[in-house]
Amino acid sequence: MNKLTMKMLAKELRLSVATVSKAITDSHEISNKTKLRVNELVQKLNYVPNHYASSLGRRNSKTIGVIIPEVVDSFFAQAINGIESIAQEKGYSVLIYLTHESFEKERTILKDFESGRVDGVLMSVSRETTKGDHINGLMDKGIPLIFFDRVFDGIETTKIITNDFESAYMATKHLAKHGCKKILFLSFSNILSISCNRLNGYKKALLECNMEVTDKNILNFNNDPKSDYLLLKKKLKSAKRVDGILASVEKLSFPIYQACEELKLTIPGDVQVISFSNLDTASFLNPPLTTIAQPAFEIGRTAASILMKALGRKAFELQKEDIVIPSTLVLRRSTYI
Amino acid sequence: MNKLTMKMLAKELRLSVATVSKAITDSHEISNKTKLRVNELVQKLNYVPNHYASSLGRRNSKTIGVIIPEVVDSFFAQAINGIESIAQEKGYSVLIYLTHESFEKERTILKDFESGRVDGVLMSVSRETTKGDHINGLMDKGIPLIFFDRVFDGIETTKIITNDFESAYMATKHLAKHGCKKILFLSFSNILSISCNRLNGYKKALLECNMEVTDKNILNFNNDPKSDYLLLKKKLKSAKRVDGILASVEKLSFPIYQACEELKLTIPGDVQVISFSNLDTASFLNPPLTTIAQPAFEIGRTAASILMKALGRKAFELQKEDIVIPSTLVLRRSTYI
DNA sequence: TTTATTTACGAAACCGGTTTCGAATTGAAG
DNA sequence: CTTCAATTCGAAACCGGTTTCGTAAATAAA
Repeated sequence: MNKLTMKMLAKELRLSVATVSKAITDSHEISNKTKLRVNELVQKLNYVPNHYASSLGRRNSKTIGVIIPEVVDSFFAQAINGIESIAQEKGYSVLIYLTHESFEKERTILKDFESGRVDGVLMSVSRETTKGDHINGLMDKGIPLIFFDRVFDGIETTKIITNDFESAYMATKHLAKHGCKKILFLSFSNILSISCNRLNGYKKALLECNMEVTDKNILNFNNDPKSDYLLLKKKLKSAKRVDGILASVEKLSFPIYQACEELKLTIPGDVQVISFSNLDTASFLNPPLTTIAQPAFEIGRTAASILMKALGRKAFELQKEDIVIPSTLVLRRSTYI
Repeated sequence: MNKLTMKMLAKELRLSVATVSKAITDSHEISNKTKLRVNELVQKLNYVPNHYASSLGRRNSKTIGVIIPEVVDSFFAQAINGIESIAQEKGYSVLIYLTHESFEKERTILKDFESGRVDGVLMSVSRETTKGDHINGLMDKGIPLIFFDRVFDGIETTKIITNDFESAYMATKHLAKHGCKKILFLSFSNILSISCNRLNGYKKALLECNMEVTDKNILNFNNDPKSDYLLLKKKLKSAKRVDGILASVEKLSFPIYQACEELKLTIPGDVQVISFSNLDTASFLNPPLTTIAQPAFEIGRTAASILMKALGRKAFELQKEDIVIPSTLVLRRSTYI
């Protein structure tokens, strides 16, 4: 219980601490014979070098930080898996932080990262983030940061994204082609670039189909969930109600189903629905939900891979580069086919 | 970009490093005047002390480790939120590791924690874990560890669990009461204590209802998903097919819905279904799924709270104590009411 | 005014490793 | 048998803070 240190090992082995350290890290300076001796004792005594001392000495920690808004969300949960799969492969640990969509928390976290506790950062910004000072602050300290999915436009670095614009465009087109005359766009932020892109894809499709683009058909779910829900219900109750909905975020699909049930509206009969979503249960919903499925796992993997690559080099230089991994429109029975 | 150290601050301020350190940590030994001077420069230069140096010096890291099998699972995702909420409140960081149900990974992770990089650990064991040496190894080094949900029986420490036995018992009783004559229990491990408890609850209910307890009605999903699925389908196709299913884990409900759809079996007409599950979408499934909802968030919070409390004391001593937070049976239309 | 406490700060040891660099030993080349 | 290079190891500085302890100055008590 009284900690075992390298010094104690050294004494026991009649070696210097330096030699033990090098033996453990498998340095070429040490003979196989001594490496064997050292490792034997390490095994026997179950010695594990102090992580903080190592990190301090090496000036890196083999740890990356991941900042996401939520974890109860299929996209982020799957992305974490992707990130983890690469990190584990490369011997990195993953420090996960949740902002819960709060800019303040986001800033606090980034600040904490300035302490050098992570070698690099993967980040999806909160929906409140309009300024990038905190991000620049971190990058100025030489810590590489890569955005995935929710990027912040003002900052030049690698960004792993999906084709939000095209996806929303395709989805909207699909709705229009199958009879929708009045399509509602459900958003949860008018700040986030992904939201804007999705919105613009939606708008472009409407224009091409000669449908009216109006703010009345764009609902922003970023207030109180209850009042947001009532707003949606109102929209669905009105005489000139919408007959199609595109939800720009997974969790927005729940209130839609809820409201339709309460109002006895049938999907897709009365309203056709498409949602950006990675829900495993999409095909078992009533009715099965047509989704735009994002390559979450792949996005995570890619982001992590590129970060690892950067960390591997002495002088990393993250390209200002957008890597786009396309999403897939999965047709199910919440829309006509 | 060339790092700012406390030494540089000290020189600039014509103070010693010791004084600066104490000023920053708001020690009583330092006058307000100098604290002000120091903090002013800290702000101006945007100085953040090196995390590893601090942790090394203080011999603690204000970080806790969380080990879970998966993150793409509503229970664990929600539990993380619970843990995070407490950790953030107490100024702790959360290091999350996934075992993907692999015992080897679990051991590797625990080993890593022996490096002292976390002050304490919250853990849900993998479904392969039958030995506790790795856990004892960690605890022997004086690092407190608390189990939540999936506990390992052989180890004496605090365990935050839910009433698995009673929940399964109630659920099975409910099925029996509403006409089920032959109830299938879907498991994913015969090792995990939670699985055993749930199974035993199921068995007790059967006995009380004078129904046969037979291995033929207990399906263990821990091989290849495809073959498992085929097994389930066979069970549902046979002449004397089951008319009720209790799934002991959230993700096991997917293949049930899938199989019933393929076999044109109606739920609950042909088969009634209950699943342990925290799915947000449970009520929108076709049909809405009757679930045993676990207090995931609360379990996470409680586990984290107790750990924090232990860490706060100089000589923590985790009671061998089981804290039980009950689950709720939420009746929906996958069963008769 | 003298003595006893506080208060405020710095020197130096320390946390537990890593890394640099020099020296001793060994092996190869001439 | 030298000479030179490669191998192997240790002393000591270092990573960047924290903490102990001693001391000088300031304040309070006697």
